[in-house]
Amino acid sequence: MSAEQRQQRIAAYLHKAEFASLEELARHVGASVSTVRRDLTTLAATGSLRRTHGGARLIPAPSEEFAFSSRNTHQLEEKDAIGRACAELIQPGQSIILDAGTTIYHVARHLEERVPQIITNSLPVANLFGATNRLEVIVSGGVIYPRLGVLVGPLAVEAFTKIHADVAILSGGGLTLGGVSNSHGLLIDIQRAMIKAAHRVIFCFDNTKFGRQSVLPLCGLDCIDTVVTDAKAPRELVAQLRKKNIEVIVAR
Amino acid sequence: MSAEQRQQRIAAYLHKAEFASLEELARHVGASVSTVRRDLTTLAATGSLRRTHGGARLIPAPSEEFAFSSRNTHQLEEKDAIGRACAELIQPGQSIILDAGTTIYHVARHLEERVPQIITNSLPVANLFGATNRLEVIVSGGVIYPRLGVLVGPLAVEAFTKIHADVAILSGGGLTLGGVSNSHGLLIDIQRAMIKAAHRVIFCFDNTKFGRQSVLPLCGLDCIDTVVTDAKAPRELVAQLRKKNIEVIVAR
DNA sequence: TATTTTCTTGCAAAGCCTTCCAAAATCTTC
DNA sequence: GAAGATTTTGGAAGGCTTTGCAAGAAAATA
Repeated sequence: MSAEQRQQRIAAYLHKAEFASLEELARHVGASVSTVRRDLTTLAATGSLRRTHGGARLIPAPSEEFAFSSRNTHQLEEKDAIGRACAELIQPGQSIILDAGTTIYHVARHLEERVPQIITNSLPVANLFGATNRLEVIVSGGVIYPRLGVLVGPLAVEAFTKIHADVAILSGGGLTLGGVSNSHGLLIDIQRAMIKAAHRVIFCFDNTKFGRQSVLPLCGLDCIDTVVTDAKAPRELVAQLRKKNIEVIVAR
Repeated sequence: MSAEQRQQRIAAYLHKAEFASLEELARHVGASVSTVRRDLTTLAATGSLRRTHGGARLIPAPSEEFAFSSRNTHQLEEKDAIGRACAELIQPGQSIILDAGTTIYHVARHLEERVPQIITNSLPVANLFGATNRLEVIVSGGVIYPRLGVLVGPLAVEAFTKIHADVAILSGGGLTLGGVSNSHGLLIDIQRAMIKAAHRVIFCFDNTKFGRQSVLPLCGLDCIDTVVTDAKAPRELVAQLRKKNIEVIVAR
């Protein structure tokens, strides 16, 4: 049997079985485990299935959710740790502005029972809290920025210029000693309004954002009160931030 | 069995059981309690369930968060028929204001490929379109009214007073010859703003709303251009509406 | 506070993955 | 058709991940 033929049979088998172990597949196509392993690597590279430990899995049907929501995101452990650490900074009873983005989504998940009121332009965050009535969620208006479920545009900016909150929790595309940068002008307008609206500004960055510079500048370091990051953040940059009087929390 | 497979089975089990203890899960997937514990931690980090002491609890899936979404609703056949009929009234290219509520959600589902732009205060509707970028969705701001996922309050009213659209599609709690009524003042404020903002006003009522009167009056019959209903609507009332120069579409 | 249950942490065993190598199969070239 | 080069295959060694267990810490219960 040719290689292609074998890979096709593997794909077909998985299509019925959802999961399959290496041995299972090896038996099914009559080849060694090593060969199946190689086949799976190629198949995974072309995107027709996903490798797992000990086997392979069918690609999950394209869900209609937003690009992240929860699973399916890089640096998951780190972001979850950042989320927890950031939530612990919040005093009970404070009102919070929450930015959009995957990192902040993880903050939101740890925030539920601490605060009475949050203000956000992120649909995933709104959905997270919308069904419960434990806390009040104010959603800024705006146009949905498709894949991410962020509300952008003048309506969104306006909403934040009218509001005041104790804390704003944001993230960005990159952090250097020159300040914070982000990828899209639409987002930046809103984030600037958020910063102005809040008494205390907390930025969350996973380690991959350190030292990186994104397309457009958002604000200087002087706008930031606190940075929350994970244990893999470069020590030197952390030290330099502290020297500039920024509180840096390293989540672990 | 691979780790992912096991985690999926845990998630599936919880989907039926709401709660489950560690031992229960361990027995069900044939792994040790330690392993299940670790699995639960990962699953909780992705947000698919919530850890509790001694077990885990289900988190409602995003599509089912709000009280209705699509299934789990009375008069499903009728509402779907109304939704399709109402969507057919829309000319390609028109901009649409969509009210919240289960009936209108069904309209939205049939609207996707007809219009370039919709404006809504319903989170379920926003979620429905938010992940695609086929059409522009403008979300009014506001406070989330918990169970239904409607955005209410001054921010929402204001958003609709600034906007203009070709068509507004609304529903209400009751329809009599005296006009339309609804259950909540917060909703009524917004609906009035929607009516003012649109050139043409379409109301969708399933048959149970005919002849009923809800708590608060919303508007008179003179505000309505078109009513869409289902085949079980009382003929007499339909006839009387037509006599008053209202276009009545009966979906079947 | 005392007691039980559950959680965390560390560790050793088992299983899986990567890497490398030699044999087999296939393709080139003459 | 034959010799050599190339690719594919199956297997083995070593490293990494996962798993189950046990002991101490923390939390819930009474």
